[in-house]
Amino acid sequence: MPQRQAVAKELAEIFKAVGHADRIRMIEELRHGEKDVNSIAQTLQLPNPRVSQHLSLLRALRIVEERREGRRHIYHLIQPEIADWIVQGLAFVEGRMRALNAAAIDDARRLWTTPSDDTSPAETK
Amino acid sequence: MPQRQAVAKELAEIFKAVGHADRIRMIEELRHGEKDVNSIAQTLQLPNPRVSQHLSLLRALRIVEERREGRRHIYHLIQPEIADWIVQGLAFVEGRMRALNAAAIDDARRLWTTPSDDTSPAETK
DNA sequence: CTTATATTTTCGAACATTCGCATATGCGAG
DNA sequence: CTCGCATATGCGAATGTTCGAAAATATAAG
Repeated sequence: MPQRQAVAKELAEIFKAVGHADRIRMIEELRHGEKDVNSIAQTLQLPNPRVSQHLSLLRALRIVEERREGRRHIYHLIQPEIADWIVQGLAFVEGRMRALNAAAIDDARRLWTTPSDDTSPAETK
Repeated sequence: MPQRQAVAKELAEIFKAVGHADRIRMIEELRHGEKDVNSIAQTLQLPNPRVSQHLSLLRALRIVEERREGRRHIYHLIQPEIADWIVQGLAFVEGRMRALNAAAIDDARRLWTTPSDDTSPAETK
């Protein structure tokens, strides 16, 4: 029954998609609502085209969706639970990071799990 | 506060580690208990050295641990919950696969979540 | 010591991803 | 139509990953 293998392959695609620090941060950014490309690029301090490229990957994998409003392309998570799922992954990071910097994890967990945190007052226009 | 970025990077490492179909299948194999390299290689139909290589990656990331018994290297998941976590990832695969083969997912979920399923009566003792 | 078995390590080639930069597209304003 | 802004796309270079085959290590047995 090689179907399991097919599922494992698809699943691996998802994991790979989330296997990039910037993409994780982008998902984290979108956790509290939709944002346009420029806003994400600015908050994350990344060149604009790269953000766009990452987003198109996430879009291809049906992790985010695009909505256009004028000339802005506004993205949002299709399934916000994916962010919760990522937070759960923190459990496995814990052990490794503890050696280096224990507080970082707790900070991250707090930032990612509290509902009313907002790092984006950066409405650029 | 670049700590979040550091955590995202570590987290990405974990995701990348699990972002490979064979490694997912290996974790799945180890879900029901420890196994030696040869047994995994046989069940998964993979060349022996590759299994070893994947295992060393997973070991480096503290996902599996090794125990030696005679000439066998027996591996087991350090945190079995990681397997549960992977199963949760299936939720995000669902939509994509549905088009191709809906049953595959259900099968996979069943195989991965039932506690006493065993697809490998081929105990190579 | 020699042989057989189990696993790991090494190495180069094939392949995939990420990056930065330049250019293209889409859209609204004038 | 032309300009300027927001985003996307294309492309080559740098970098990272996976692969198969060969060689190295370790352990047990004779």
